Amino acid sequence: MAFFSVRYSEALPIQLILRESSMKQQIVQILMNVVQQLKEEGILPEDTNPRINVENTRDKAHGDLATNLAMMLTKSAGLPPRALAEKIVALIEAMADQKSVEKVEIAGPGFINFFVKDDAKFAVVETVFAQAQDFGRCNVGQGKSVLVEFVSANPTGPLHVGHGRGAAYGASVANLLEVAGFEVDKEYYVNDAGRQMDILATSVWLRYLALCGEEFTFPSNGYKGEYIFDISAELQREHGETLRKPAFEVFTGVCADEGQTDGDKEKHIDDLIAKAKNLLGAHHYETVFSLALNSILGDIKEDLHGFNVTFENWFSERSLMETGVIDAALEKLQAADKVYEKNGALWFRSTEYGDEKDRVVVRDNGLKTYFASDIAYHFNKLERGFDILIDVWGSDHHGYVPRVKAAMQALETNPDALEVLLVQFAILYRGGEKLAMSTRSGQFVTLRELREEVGTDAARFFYVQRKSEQHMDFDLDLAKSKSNENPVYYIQYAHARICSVLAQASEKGLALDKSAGLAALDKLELEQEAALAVQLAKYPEVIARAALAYEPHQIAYYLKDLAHGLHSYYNASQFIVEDSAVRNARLTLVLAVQQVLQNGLAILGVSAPEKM
RNA sequence: GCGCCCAUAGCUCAACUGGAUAGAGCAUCGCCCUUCUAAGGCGAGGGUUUCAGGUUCGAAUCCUGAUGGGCGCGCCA
Repeated sequence: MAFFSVRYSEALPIQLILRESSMKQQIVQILMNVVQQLKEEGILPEDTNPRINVENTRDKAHGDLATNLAMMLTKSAGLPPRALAEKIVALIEAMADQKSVEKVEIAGPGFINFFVKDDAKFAVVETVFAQAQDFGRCNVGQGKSVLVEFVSANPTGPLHVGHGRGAAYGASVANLLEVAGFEVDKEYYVNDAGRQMDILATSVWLRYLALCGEEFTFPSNGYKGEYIFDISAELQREHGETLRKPAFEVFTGVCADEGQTDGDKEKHIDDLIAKAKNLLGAHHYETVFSLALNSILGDIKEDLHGFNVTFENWFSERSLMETGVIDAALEKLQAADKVYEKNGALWFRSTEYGDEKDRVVVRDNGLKTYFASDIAYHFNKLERGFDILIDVWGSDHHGYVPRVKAAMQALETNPDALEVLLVQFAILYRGGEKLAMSTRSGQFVTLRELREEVGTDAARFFYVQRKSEQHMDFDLDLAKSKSNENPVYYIQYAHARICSVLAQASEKGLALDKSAGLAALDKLELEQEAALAVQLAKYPEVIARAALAYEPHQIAYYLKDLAHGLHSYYNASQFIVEDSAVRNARLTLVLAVQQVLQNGLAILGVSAPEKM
């Protein structure tokens, strides 16, 4: 389907964006020269232009890096893979400058394996220090501006755990893109217009009336959560009884509620909204409305702040209406003949762009639909000059993607500028039991409860350790367990351990001398040390790959691996030893690990504690 | 009914986007604390990658079909 088009990222081969100093980049360079020579020798046709693929080996027996080049070119060269591989290796060995390669081997079906010299492996330690918190940054983003819109929950109640995953994911993706060289803005779209908000305002007002002493039955379709009472109480504190109206007056002429004769809960609440507006008058209604909105929005902001999630912009849907952006967008569609009237409503011809059916933008009662706002909103985003738009949505909205892209096309903007990232809902478990969640009844676990129960660090980490489109089981008991079962602490513990070791070295008067350590890196001979260095060198590549795929979970896995490397090293050898060269070298290596742990955890919004 | 997403060890999930013997954690079993934090380490067992075909040097990954699960198909937001 055209809508799920090629990702922006796929155009960029990963090797080309890595730092030139990386070992992998050096090998790529060598292989590019080899291909050139093979062409000159007539072994390869002039027009072959292979994507050079150098990967990290999984098995130490296969060296450090490997390429499948010989197998890929076997057809165009007309040679069996291993025969071609031998030619390639011969060319490599004839080359002058590869001091960092220990040896090259052909293995298996035709892989060419590179063994890297130790000093080349440990060179990364110096790079880590030189770049410090910037280690891992790359320029795959090329300074392109991105607007990441996420959470955007309706301000009709507190955030629940379903929003939590979107918040954690969106924030991590934004951090990731920033590190990968994009100019990133984070935005929350506030649905502060529309019927749901009127229901909220009316619910607050009715609870307020009850507080004032009025007696009536609360509408079945009103918002019933506890927080409504709090807002009503605030309303009463600030305005006393000035907004009070007698209940009989409010309810006369209102359609019966569900459960009563001729009852209709939708009609009932709509009539009550009309009554509220009528009896209060525009000014007082606005007072109730904005108090409700600001109260909930304030709560959401505070909640997200505690979750380590911040936004540059809180974009108001109402502002779209007030500034005429929606009308302008609709007029533009009209001028292009992309809308038509039918049954008293205005329809957008989204089928022209592959959508299943045309969509209503203005209802027969004259009200614009949510979709109309969304068309205008996305148009506005592009008008603000962003190169790339990222929307993080709950996967239940996936059917909505084609129509938004259709609208972008109709407005003559590039639909591929929009990347919709879908997030599956998390299913919560406690004590092995699935927690039933129902927004309607107000029976849901809020994000705030989750934060209080498991803590921000664990919650942030748990949410992003899975691919976003994967269904996820969120085990509350596991997340809050401060034990070896919890992967968050495993990583944080590695960081704290390093801090502790460095502190103890200082206490013993053996504080790390970094330059001495860097000079003595050749003293590092343990396999755990080489493994750690290789792991450190992988970090920039992990960032680039994760950013281009919008997959922060790759960072989570990387950090688990790095932490494992550290713990393994810790158990295998003593860092604070007599020999000062060895000691400084080891502490230096470990300090570099500390830096990378910090950098990675920062992307995930998880703290790096010095003590645990 | 149509569309989208998903299916990998007993459980929860990875797999560098088509590469070598599919890897981690938990759970199970066996070791390692008078040594810088055992919230740790080392090792063992555990797999026809849901099933059936296809594409090629090579498939968990791509294509087709089947099965099972989630979601969507409003002049709601």
